[in-house]
Amino acid sequence: MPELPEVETIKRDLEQEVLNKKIIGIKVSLPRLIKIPTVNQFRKCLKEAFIKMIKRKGKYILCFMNTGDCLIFHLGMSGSLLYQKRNERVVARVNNKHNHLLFIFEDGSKMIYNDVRQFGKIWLIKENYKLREIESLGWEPLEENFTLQEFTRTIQSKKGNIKSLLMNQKIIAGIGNIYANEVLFLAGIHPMRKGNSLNNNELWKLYLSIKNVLNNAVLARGTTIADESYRDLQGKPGSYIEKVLVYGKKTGKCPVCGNPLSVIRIENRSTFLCSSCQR
DNA sequence: AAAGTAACCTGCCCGC
DNA sequence: TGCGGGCAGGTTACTT
Repeated sequence: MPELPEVETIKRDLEQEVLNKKIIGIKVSLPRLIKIPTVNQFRKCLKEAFIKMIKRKGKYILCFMNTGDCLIFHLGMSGSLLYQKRNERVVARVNNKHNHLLFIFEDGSKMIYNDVRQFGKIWLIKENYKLREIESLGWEPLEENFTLQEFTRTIQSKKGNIKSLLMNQKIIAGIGNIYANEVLFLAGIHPMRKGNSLNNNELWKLYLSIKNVLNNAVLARGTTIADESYRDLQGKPGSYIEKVLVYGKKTGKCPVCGNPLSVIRIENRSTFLCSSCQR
């Protein structure tokens, strides 16, 4: 799915387009996506409301409404939020058949939730309600309170393999399969290393790699790995794919030493690495 | 208690 | 050309 950089890009774009626009119409065509409350309640509570502030937590987008409610999106594996002005069509290769939720604003513009695989989730809760999925999230890797000291302490106390730890949203929020692969390659660390086996120097390299990869991916507006994958709010692809060093390169060569890359499976996810550079 | 597996979905790609 | 298997950015629930 959209990992942290993709979700952050969508969040920033939304802030430019939908803040303070009154919702005058709501169409729900896949009720199953809405986890809380019922579809009828959802529509009733959002009608005539507007978004006054947007935040991102991990891979979640939180829209704080003027009504005191909070509208939350998780884009799952293939979800997109798309925006179109009145009489404007979403360009891009996005199949309308997977449009599941539509908001129409007062000025005639629209926000569409599109999701091929339907793994996304949407909630509408009171803004002070503690949603378990949000409450259990770990460190925000781009925030200042995520320090090398905290990172070191957290990882050195864990026995699991480092790739699973990086992807565990309860430990660090926002890293998925693409960026976990990239971060570990950049840090020169083998994905199967145990958390508690990493020394201070390795954790320092890993910490810098997390910040580096995520910040650069945000600057590139995310990673689009195929025509039908991630799109921003305007339906455009992200360009970090040009910077990707190992993810998806089944037959590729290591950009550092030139040896063939390996693919292994960790927690049933493809894991790309250079077995001579990553130890 | 940690680690593996199935489940939720649709679509693409590859081999036969 | 068609069919089956495997795989895809994620997360949770249920097994071992």
